Amino acid sequence: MNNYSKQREIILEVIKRNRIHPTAEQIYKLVTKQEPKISKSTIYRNIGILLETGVIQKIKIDSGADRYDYIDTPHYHAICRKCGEVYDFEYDFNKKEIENAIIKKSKIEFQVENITIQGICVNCKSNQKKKEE
Amino acid sequence: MNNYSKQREIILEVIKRNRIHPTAEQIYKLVTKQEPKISKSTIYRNIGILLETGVIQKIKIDSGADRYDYIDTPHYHAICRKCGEVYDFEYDFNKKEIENAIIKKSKIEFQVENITIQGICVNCKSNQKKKEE
DNA sequence: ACGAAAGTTAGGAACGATTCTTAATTTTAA
DNA sequence: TTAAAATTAAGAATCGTTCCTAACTTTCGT
Repeated sequence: MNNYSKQREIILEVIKRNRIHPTAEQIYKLVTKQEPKISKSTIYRNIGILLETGVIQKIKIDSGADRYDYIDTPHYHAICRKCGEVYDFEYDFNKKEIENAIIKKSKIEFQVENITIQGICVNCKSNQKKKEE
Repeated sequence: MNNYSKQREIILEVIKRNRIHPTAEQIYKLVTKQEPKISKSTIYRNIGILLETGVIQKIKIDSGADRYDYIDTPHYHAICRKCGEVYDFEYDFNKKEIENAIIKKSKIEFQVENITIQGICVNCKSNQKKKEE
């Protein structure tokens, strides 16, 4: 399993070099510049392999296509529920404490791997206010 | 805008009374028991209105349909990336500190509204180990 | 270096979840 | 009571993603 493939290498390079939390569609368009005949199923299949091997991660947006991000230095994501923009940040969450809180409430042992913030960015918040006026 | 509708009332009641983080499909089936002729588009449209008015919230799962939850006493969700199960928990996150961390890294003012944990529950973790053996 | 086995590809069909369209019905407010 | 606004059921359409297939590549044992 997991033979070498030029396509997978290019896909990973594109994800590494475009830290814009791209969708599969955006990755497809970027990869196409180097590999014009690549098919979308190849994009999706390789994204799947990169996810499984823990090289990249998936980011779920309230509406619209999933985003992907290369996993390098540890960081978290804050996602605007209005515009879907993904903002990086670093923070020292106490995962052990959170795991204990989950046990306490839900009586299940749960291993915290990632934490995502949902909210609204200042751009969308000021637009919202204008609309209400 | 937002006239009274019996259908919307039933949909909200179903979400309030079935705290299983149901999908739209599950809500549809539950509502059907009381209102057999309701259509799926009515489910989706009213879910949208209940989301906009902040009465319920959407929970995004790694794979599979979105889940919904009534917003009552403040709590957070831990989602298993394998089975998609949603576990409730209570914790005192320091939202102000997180907001400052976002400003520091991404130079944008961001209002934290919700926090979601991704990880793996003990059931799926032990299955995973078995598979590797 | 050769051939078989395993893995990967492009292309497009199929799928599941959600949104959109429409004509009829219900609710609201004057 | 009636006109305007909101909502509905039903199903078509769309979007993002997964699946299928036959051809091509890579790997590995010899």
